[in-house]
Amino acid sequence: MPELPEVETVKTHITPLLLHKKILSAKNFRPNLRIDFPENLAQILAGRIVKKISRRAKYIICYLDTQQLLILHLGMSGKIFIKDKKDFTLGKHDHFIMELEGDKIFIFNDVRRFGLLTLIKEEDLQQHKMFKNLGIEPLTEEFNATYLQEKLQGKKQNIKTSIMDQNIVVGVGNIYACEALFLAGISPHKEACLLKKQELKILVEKIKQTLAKAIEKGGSTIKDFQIVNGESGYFQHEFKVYGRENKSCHVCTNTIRNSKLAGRSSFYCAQCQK
DNA sequence: CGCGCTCCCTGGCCGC
DNA sequence: TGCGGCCAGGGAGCGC
Repeated sequence: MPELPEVETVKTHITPLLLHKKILSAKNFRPNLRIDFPENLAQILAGRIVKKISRRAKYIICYLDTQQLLILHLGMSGKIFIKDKKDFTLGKHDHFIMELEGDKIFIFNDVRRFGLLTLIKEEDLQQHKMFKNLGIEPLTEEFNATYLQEKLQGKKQNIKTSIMDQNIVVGVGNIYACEALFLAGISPHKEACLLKKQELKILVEKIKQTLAKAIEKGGSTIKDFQIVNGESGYFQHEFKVYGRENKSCHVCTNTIRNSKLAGRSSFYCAQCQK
């Protein structure tokens, strides 16, 4: 489900329910998601207060009052639900829950279990293997054509796979990579190192624009905490190319194509994207 | 070393 | 209605 905008939306919506609140109890219903849960996870969390919540790449980071961090990653299909305690019954694929001050239940649900939930020490954040090699955030000044050009120097890889590389720029997943490349008029197949600075400038702009718009939309569409998963906002987007194989391009009426790049579906218009 | 491929897992959908 | 095959928004790890 989530690329950066969805994760950001989830973060925004869970923040008021978690921030400065005490975790009364926690419980996990399987020993692991993508990685093993820490031993005594439930005991460690019980009684903790959430001091701060932030996002880095597609990770949500909850700062606890013990200098520990609860790290969440939604993978492909992860969802967070916040329900009133009185309405709660354990659902299928609910892997982890926390009972919160204020009679709320926080639920981590993940069908495909590519998600991740773990605890690390606050002081280890920068050096942790999950974080230490991450590229820069796309919605910052540092993400610009100069930076991207430097990173793509000598890269024979196609441009689409490159902008999805979390070690270069974080948060751009398959959908927004397709969409941003379409808006920039750049073929997903193009060798990354061949792009000129002016093209990269446009690409950077379109990535930022695509993500920012999606965040705005996600933020405005989710009103109900029953659906704290970003999904309701997600498919409301009118994608220009994503999922539109064999349909006609909105700009030139050519047929949208889909080919695999690094194993991922890549939708594009061969007429509009060179 | 850079890059592409495969795999992790479940469920939905499509065609037969 | 049932079943097999294919697909899915992420990311790690392996081998060439």
